[in-house]
Amino acid sequence: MAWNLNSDRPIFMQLIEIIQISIISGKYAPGSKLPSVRDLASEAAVNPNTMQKALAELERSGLVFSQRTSGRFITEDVAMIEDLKSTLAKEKMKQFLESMRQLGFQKEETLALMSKFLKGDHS
Amino acid sequence: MAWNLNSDRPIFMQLIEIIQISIISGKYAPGSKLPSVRDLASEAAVNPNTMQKALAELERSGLVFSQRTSGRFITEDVAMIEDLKSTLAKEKMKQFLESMRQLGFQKEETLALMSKFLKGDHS
DNA sequence: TTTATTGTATTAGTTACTTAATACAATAAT
DNA sequence: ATTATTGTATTAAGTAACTAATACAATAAA
Repeated sequence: MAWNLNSDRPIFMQLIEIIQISIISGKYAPGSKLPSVRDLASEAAVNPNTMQKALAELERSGLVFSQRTSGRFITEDVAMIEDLKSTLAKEKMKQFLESMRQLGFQKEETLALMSKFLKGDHS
Repeated sequence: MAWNLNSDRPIFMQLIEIIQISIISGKYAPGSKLPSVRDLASEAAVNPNTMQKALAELERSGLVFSQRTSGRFITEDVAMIEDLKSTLAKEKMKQFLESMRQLGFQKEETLALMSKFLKGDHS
């Protein structure tokens, strides 16, 4: 896992997103056990309280659940995970298009620019 | 101006971006005078110190400059403004593609998804 | 010349985030 | 039965961002 944290946004929010990505990508499979709060905190080089805060939010959203002493597990609801992937993708696209619009690029213009960019135009 | 501020990121950073956008979009023309720190702060409903902090950073980057008592002005260097537009656009594209890659979408897949999304697929 | 406006600086207080240290109850592992 | 590990909670301290209030020098405007 790449725990690339920066100080631009609250760490716990960044942790939430990184773990979500890890679940979506399958690094953490549905139904599998997560490392303990302490281990995850150690991995990410953050305080256990901060990691706990992130996990609590993931739990609130239903993506993970905890069992008192055996540990914390990823949901087995693969549809929920697929939904999350789809939702996040749409959010990203919407935000991106809005950003580009603010910069003065219409939708089709943005699409063309993207296509050009992908063809290796990093001028 | 839409001073839509949230608590996800430091306010002064959001102010910087909003003002950059306003310059790029032409709302603040090259060479023109900005409202005073106090007026801008009032508009945005933030503390003058916070607005000052944002403006100081814009000044450091050369996008605006201040004249002791007559006020603060947008650079007349239109090339710098165009460069900023181009730079920001590329940054946005890069970040967006990276986000989509993390979600599991390859570049071409993302492009196709975007195209579909633009055609009105908000399912 | 006087006044008002400008950018700028300073000091203090509040809040949210983070870290640190510690503790406890539940239970899996031994 | 004992021990270790789990999630969880609490208290305290430090830091950065933000607000608030105020002040000052420079100068445009009157």
